[in-house]
Amino acid sequence: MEENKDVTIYDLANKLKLATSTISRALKDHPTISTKTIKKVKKMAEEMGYVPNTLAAGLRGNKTNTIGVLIPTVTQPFLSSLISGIEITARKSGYNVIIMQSHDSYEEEVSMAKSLYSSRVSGIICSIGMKTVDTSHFQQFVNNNIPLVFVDRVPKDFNTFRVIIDNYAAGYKATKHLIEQGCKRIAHITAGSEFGNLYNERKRGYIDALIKYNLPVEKELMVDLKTVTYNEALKASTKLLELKNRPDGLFASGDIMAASAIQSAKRKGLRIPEDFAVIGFNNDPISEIIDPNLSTITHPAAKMGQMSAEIILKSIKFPNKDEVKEITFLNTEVLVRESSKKITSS
Amino acid sequence: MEENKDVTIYDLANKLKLATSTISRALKDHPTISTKTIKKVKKMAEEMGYVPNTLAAGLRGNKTNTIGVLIPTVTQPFLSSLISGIEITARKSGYNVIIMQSHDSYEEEVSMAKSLYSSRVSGIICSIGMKTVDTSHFQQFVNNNIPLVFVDRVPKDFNTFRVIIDNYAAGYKATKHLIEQGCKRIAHITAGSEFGNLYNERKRGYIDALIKYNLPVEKELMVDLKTVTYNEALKASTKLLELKNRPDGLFASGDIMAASAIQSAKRKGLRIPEDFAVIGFNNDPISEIIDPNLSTITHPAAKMGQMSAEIILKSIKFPNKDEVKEITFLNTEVLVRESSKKITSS
DNA sequence: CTATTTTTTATAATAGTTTTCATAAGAATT
DNA sequence: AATTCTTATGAAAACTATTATAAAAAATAG
Repeated sequence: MEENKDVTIYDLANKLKLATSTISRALKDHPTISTKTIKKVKKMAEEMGYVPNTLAAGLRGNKTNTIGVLIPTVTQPFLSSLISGIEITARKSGYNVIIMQSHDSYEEEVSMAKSLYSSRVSGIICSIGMKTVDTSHFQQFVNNNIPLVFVDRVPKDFNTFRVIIDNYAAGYKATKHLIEQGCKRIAHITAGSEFGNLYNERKRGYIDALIKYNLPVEKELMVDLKTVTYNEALKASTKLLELKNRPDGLFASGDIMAASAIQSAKRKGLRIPEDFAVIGFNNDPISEIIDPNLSTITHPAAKMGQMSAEIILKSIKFPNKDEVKEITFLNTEVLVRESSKKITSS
Repeated sequence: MEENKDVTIYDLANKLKLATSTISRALKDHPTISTKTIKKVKKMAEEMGYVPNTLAAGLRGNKTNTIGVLIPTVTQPFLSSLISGIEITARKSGYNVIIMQSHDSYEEEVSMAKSLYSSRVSGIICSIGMKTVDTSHFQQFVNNNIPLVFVDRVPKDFNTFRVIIDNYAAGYKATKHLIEQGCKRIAHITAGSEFGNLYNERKRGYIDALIKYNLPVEKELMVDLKTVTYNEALKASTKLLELKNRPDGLFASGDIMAASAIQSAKRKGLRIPEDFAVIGFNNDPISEIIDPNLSTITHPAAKMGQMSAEIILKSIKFPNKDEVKEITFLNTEVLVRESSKKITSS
């Protein structure tokens, strides 16, 4: 039975009667080492079961080849796809990915940012929590030239890379689509708007579209949920459908909320989309599965993860303190499915 | 502008005219350090913006406080919940979580296992890929006493911790439930069964339940998909419903597959559950949202993650080479919803 | 066969923390 | 007053890989 104690380059050096420096260089094909030596060293490494200690290398070189990902949760489809995109991209370049979930708690987020810094991650990708207003806990990364990318949920004023979609435009597009289908009274369900986040942008787009097309902008048509759960959304949408002056369309800021609205409409015997057209947001897996299929706004999660990781990697490769921290806008599209298609375009 | 170069315990030691050892101890409330000194050190650390370098600590102590998680993908609801459970539990004990996705590729899995080992993770939690038969790439962890837990998809014969559900029993329960609802001809949809995985166990349970209750076990009622996608499952279930001798019940080995079956039944104008009762597996989010609600088998993902992490943590704390590597069975339940409830129990 | 250049290897410093062992100062015991 | 026991702190080694610099060996030129 193999016993503890890792094989180190010292062991290799001993065995081969070479210096550790030679071993180290040989293992990474350094040009000043003869091919013969390289071959010899590698063979012995294999034989003795040498495994590089990335900790030691990281300590010495002050780099860990690790990207930290700090997000509210991993269980939302959008976020798990985001992670997937990050992981695939990072992995291709030999980087590891550390995940932390803030669960939208400000305190957790602060503590995790500290923890990631302390782990000396090579870069950090973050989607901030609902309640995060103060972002000074990210300053340490900037001060120490550790690449930082905010993705999707980004702080208002923090000069660093951002990978986002245009939520205002998306909200506008979604609403406009409903209008084009002939909706005259369009409701909106959103969540946590008191925290001034991206949902508010979508709502702005919604309102502006209504104004543009001379449709009523009414308080009673706008619902603001405390949390995005199916049941809460179900109650809210049921209430909307019981208004004296019932809406004939709905733009929901998320697919879960849209799905619940479809459910309550069906229970009330309304036809979708004829009596009540619905469009959601995110293109979550459920949107394809519910009946009728849910129209939605695409939200390129994996792509956003990929882009974020690429920015980190590029930024590590070409460090440049004074570089302009560009904002990357990714495209969203109106994905028309059954739940909103009143008009069959020829 | 703050400039590079981290504050180290040397800097603190210098400033306070103390030894680095004292600093190190003070920072972790070592009992031999006076309260006065501890206070002084902590205050200065705060003041100078000291952040511990976990790399260095890890190198010294030969531990990284990191748990590696190697799974096929993060985007399946079951697996993202699993990760969530792991992350929360690990985090509570100050452990980081590194995620890697094998995408069911054997080569990737091998390479990632190597990479995790090289990162000196303190423990590893793994759900093996579909095609993984040879598991020798995990031997290195065992040989070096690095705690290893297999979860959900586990290898047949590898003596280490396992956190699983009883897939056979679950398959049996699901089928029995349909039988109790009066189904006489029960179909089954599964996937990738040629790889001898947990799906086969469920199928065994299905078959044994049929036999037990003297119902027909027929080839034409069992479908084996290549991949678990909604569309492929839709085609397969449609075909099932077009059989001369149509089934009146279905046990699908996953909720996506069950959802597609519901969809095709609805398209054919069948009543669910009266004409066609359906039960899925996993209790994915969609199961609550589709209409009718999907009966399913609960699969305690977050709990399994938590248990796995706890085993790792315990195993780190009390290392014991010769310990019995127990198998933890978690409970599954038949969650009866609309899609299968033919009989309203009094 | 020197002198010079090129190739290869060795030495030692470095990264930042933890920990073992040692020591000094003061308190308690005889 | 001498000894032992506590308590608090310090010095130095260890963890492993990298790298700058020095040195040695080999190859080439004159």
